[in-house]
Amino acid sequence: MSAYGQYCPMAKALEILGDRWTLLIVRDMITGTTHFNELERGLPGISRALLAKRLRQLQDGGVIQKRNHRSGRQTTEYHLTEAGFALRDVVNGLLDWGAAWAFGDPTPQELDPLLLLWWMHQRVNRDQLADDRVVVQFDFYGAETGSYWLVLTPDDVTLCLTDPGYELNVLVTADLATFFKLWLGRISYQDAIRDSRVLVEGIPRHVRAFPRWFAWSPAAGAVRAAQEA
Amino acid sequence: MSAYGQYCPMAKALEILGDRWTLLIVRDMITGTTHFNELERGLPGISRALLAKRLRQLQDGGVIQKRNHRSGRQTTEYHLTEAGFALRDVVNGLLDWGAAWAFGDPTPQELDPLLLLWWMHQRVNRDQLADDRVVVQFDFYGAETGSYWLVLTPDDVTLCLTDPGYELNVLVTADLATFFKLWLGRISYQDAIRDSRVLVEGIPRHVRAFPRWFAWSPAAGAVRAAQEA
DNA sequence: CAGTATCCTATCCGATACTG
DNA sequence: CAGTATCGGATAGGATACTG
Repeated sequence: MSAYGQYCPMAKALEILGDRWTLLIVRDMITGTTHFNELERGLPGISRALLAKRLRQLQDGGVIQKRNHRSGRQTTEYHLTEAGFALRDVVNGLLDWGAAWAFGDPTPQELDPLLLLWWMHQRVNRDQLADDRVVVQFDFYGAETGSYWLVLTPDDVTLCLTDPGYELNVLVTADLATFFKLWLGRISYQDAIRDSRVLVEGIPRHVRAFPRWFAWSPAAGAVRAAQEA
Repeated sequence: MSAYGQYCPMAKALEILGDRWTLLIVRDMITGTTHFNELERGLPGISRALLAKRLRQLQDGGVIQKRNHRSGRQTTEYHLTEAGFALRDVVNGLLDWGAAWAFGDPTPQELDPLLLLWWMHQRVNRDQLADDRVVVQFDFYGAETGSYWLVLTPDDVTLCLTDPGYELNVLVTADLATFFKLWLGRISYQDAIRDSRVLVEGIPRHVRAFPRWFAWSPAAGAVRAAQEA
């Protein structure tokens, strides 16, 4: 019984969208995610069973469509319908409100480096990559400590939890909370570098190009706008 | 554990707003509801315990404020904060999306005449009431059958489940589903009257004035806009 | 009017394993 | 890759009754 029993457009909308995780799934799909395992990676804490259930509910609600390719090895893609794309306003509304009224510095529980790197690897400006291949190592410290690697080529971006072995081009050393705030637009790249809270090392050409390799968080604009107001 | 653990403005917004009933409470407060029992009446199916909990969560989230008047007999009012008023965009976004993509004819479960009358009594244009007192009787038929009364004065609107005894001024006879659709803007008053699906009787002056006594549903505009598109 | 208190059930989550 | 199956523990939610 997830229905409200009210003949009201908002109640009907919430019957489709109001369950836990559902609007975060839509958020990820609006930014281009199409695969089950990608969605799962972007939603740490959701169980695979529950994600499958939510995707079924979104299909039933007419928000997404399931498409199967190749009948042999399963390859399923989920795509937004026209109704799903129309949720952009709702998603942006929540993003803007959250940025203005519910967003502070990250809590320790929110400092998940793997989620941050997962987001980053999805937001690489491939057209900004001049070289054949760039290897970036991230050394985080603070509450969580660890090293992660991104291997960037114009065709492909790979996230590694162990040293991929290639020659390193850029080394980023940063407090994890600070880098999260940078990613979300709460502090500027210039400030982070100037205060030495984020250190980017490598040959000057790569160091200069580094900030342009990423599109940064889709929410960064809303966060900056909220801070200026 | 209602947190998502994501450092993202939308996830943070949904940690405050994403629970069942919460955004419907905000919807009702945006349209002017301030009292606990009024909220409960507008949300059939919610338990008093859960409503109290949600109101506490909305306070903790900075969306509403609780104000106590008179220490003797308890009189509490809930008011939106600035952050709460800022949710108007989110609420309207969901309303518009619901009207466009999730709103059809009412299901039998949604035909609650008491909720309809509760909504109507909240949306009376008191400045349109010329007389001292107008008594309107609603006779519904269809899935649910029953009679209800509204007693309208410029100072006060009362909803009665039994004949209030005063002289009747207007008698409305209608199929409940049809009157719901009229209330929500899915059909026009002219069409409903012309097709005799809604019958309004009384002295001509009252009958002519009747449709102006109500502001109709706050969602009617969105529903009409969605139907034209 | 404005809530608590209590009990019970449905759902969710986390882990683990398995399938085509 | 894309799920389903199962199981146990933890909450969330609903029904009902009671209070200052």
